[in-house]
Formats: sequence, C-alpha cells, structure tokens
Amino acid sequence: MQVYEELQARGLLAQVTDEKEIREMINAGKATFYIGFDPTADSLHVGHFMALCLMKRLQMAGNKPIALLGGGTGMIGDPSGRTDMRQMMTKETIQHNCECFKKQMSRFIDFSDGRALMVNNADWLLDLNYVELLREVGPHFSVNRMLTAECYKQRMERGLSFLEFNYMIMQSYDFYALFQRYGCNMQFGGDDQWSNMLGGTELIRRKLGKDAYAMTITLLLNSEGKKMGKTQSGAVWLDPNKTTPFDFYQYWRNVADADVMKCLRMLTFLPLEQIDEMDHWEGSQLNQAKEILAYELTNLVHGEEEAKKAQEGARALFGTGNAAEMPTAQLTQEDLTDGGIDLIGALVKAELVASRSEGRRAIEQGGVSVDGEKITDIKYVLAKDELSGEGVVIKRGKKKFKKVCMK
RNA sequence: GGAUGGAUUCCCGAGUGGCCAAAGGGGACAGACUGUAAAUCUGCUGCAAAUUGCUUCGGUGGUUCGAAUCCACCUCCAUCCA
Repeated sequence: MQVYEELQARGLLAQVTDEKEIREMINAGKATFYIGFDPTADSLHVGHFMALCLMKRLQMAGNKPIALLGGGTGMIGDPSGRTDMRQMMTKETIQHNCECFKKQMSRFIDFSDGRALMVNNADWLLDLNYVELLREVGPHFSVNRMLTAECYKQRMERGLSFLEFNYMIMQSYDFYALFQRYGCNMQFGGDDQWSNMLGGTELIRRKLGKDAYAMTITLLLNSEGKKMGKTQSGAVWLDPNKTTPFDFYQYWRNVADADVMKCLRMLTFLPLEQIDEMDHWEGSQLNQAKEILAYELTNLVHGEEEAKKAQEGARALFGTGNAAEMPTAQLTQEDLTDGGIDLIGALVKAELVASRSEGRRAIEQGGVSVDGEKITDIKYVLAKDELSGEGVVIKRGKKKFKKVCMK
C-alpha cells in the first residue's frame, strides 16, 4: 500500500485540490510540501502532533517536508474557526514560542542533511512594504470571495478586524514565497485551513501561472463533534512540563469507546492490519485497545521509558500492581503544623483540588481516600510519620491521585 | 462622527434599590451504576479561621442607612446611518 492510499485508509484525508496529481506526486516521493505552525503557545499540542505525524509519513515515503514556523503570521493571528479575536502576542513571546516549537519538532522529524527544512515566515513577512505588497498581491484577491470563505463565516456575526482579515493573504503569500524559494509545491494543514490554503494555490497560479496543490487532514473530532486533545483545563500538550506523560497517557486511556479505533488509525503508526483486527472488539475488550492507544502515543511523544512508567502507574492505580511510578507530591517541613497536615491542606498541596473549599466538598461527597480508605471527616489529619518514607496515596475521585510524602 | 442596544460567576443567561454569593440551563467536579466507556439518576459548583466572615456583576468616582440595580465620566462590543 502506498502512502496516499494509507493516508486515505487511515481516514486522514479531508480535502484535496487535485486527487490524481497529488496521489502520483506523493507516492513517487516527489513532493516538497509545507505545513505551517503558528507559535500561539510555548508548546505544541495534539493538533500539531497530527500534522507532524503526517509530515513523518510523507517523509518516510521520500517527500521533502518544510516545517514553517509562523513567526510572521503569528503577529496577525488566524481567525479561522474562532469566535473571538486572538490575543495579540508580543514579538518576544512569538520568538520564544518558535524556539520551543523547534525543539519539539526535531524529535519527530529528521532535519539532518537537508531531509527536511525548517523556516520561519518572519524572514519574509516582516520586511514587506505595505504599498508594494498591495500592488503585488492585492489585485489577485477578491474581497467578495474572501468574505464568503468558510473560515470567516463565524466571524461575520461577531466581528472581524482588518488585521485578522489579512491573515489569509499572509498565508497565501507564504505559499507563494516557499514555492519560489524552495520549490515547495504542496501545502498540508488542518481542514480548518482549507480556504487559507486555496488562497495560496490561487495566488501562485495567478502570479506565476503554475500549479500548486493543497491537501487537508481531517480534524480529530470526538463522537460529540468536539475537537479532541482539549480538556477543561486547556490543551493536551506535548511538553512534559505542561502535561505530564502520565496525564497524557490517561487522556488517551480515557477516550470514549466510539473514538478509540479512529484515534488508533489516525494517530498511531501501528500497521493497518493490526488495527483492523481490533476493529471487531466490543464492550470491555475495548479497554485493551485504549491501553494500546495510550501506550503507543505516549511512546511516540515521550519515549518508551515514560510510556512504560505511565502504563505501570495506571495499572497500579486501577488494578493491582507496582505503585512505584505514581505521580508524587512532596511536602516540606513548613507545610506541617503540630507534626501533621490536615487532609484538606494535603489535597491542596498535592494539587488535587484548586482550593480548600473544593477539597472540603470533595471529602464531604465521599470522593477522597487515603491509602484506599475512604475518608469522610473533613478534619482528618495526616501525621508526619505516615508521610515519611513511602508516604500515602491520596485519591480524589476515580482518576486523580497522588502519592504524598515528605521531602 | 451620529443613533440605538449591550458588558453579570467557567460559558449562555435571569436579575433594574434591601429577601442576592446572585434564578435557570450548559459544562466541570463528586457519588450510585459500570469496563478508567457511554447513557441515566443524585449531589455539588466564589473564597476562607465556615451555622459566621470576606471579595465579586466592564472600569473609576458619586447618591443612599443600603447599589449588580440609580447618577456622571471612561473603556470595550454589536446593529443601523455616514
């Protein structure tokens, strides 16, 4: 099975400009393609991860990837699919974020010996002269048409600033610039980028009379139609300091039944035959599939060692097993009063609850246990000698827990 | 620039002088049931030294015994006109 067919079988492809041409080109390994990453945060998240995987798959098939950092487009902010305006970021933040992205990307993509490129659109966008740019590309964009673009739809109701309206033009200009500089003839991106990407192929055709292609990846939505990779507290990050490998593992371990197979197909590098075998699994057997999914992804993002640790820790908590790899919170002498700490305080210190009020509620509702024993007394105190050595395991709800011990 | 409407807690949204930490819904969290799933039911959802106290209703000042609510100014947003 060739790469295009594989992408298709995995359900990754959403829209393409010219199926036949693209299929031939990437199967033959002749494409130079780019994917843009706007530095909106100091870590990549799951959405980016999908794009990186795609990049890797295509690189393995002999195509040449260009990772484009949006140091310039980040100055504007992509309004696609958003209902509110993005916070404007300072140049320093953008610079910092670009550095972080760079480090993380190098883990996935082989940039050695020119097998892949990493460029920053700040290099050409920031020096553009307004009037020159207007004369150069302005005539090729129809405002009427831009306004009908899907990516602006939501914003037509709530307001769209001129700044953001220009995002499409910047992205189009990127493609045009990359085409000329590096012979980049294809652009990939999330499906929400479709109209922005078409802007680029259009511009290249009008300016240079040449063909360029665009292809989008299906957005990873759960069965409720929401973007996956988001939790109530924000995105699931690839940076272990922002989302611990254990939490990362748990996120995937906990996906809904309806979403497991889709995630395995779209996100992992497991052979399709193996995934197809799991396809008929049902009921509680799906838990195995979830474990595989969680392990595979944690392995890809954080490495084998972390993946194993996370799996161990999870098994220890939910079944019987070695508790050695549990996330731990350490207390210092200062946290203690009269040689102990009250349970509410310990919950707060271990970051299992956000405030003492929340901790109190959790205990009152029977959601807290210490070393497997449910505690309903809000005045419960942990003595110092309980905490020394191995410490105790405090569990809040079904899935949140921490080992608490003295430093 | 002009006219009108608006800004309330995580989100939507009621409240137009004391009965308001603020209805209702969503989400989140916890419990029951389960398979670390979904659905359902129940509880809960500002903070704390917790039958009480403190801080919240875009911002600043004012009126009042008392302000989310009234007044003034400011900021931002939407719609229409230019």
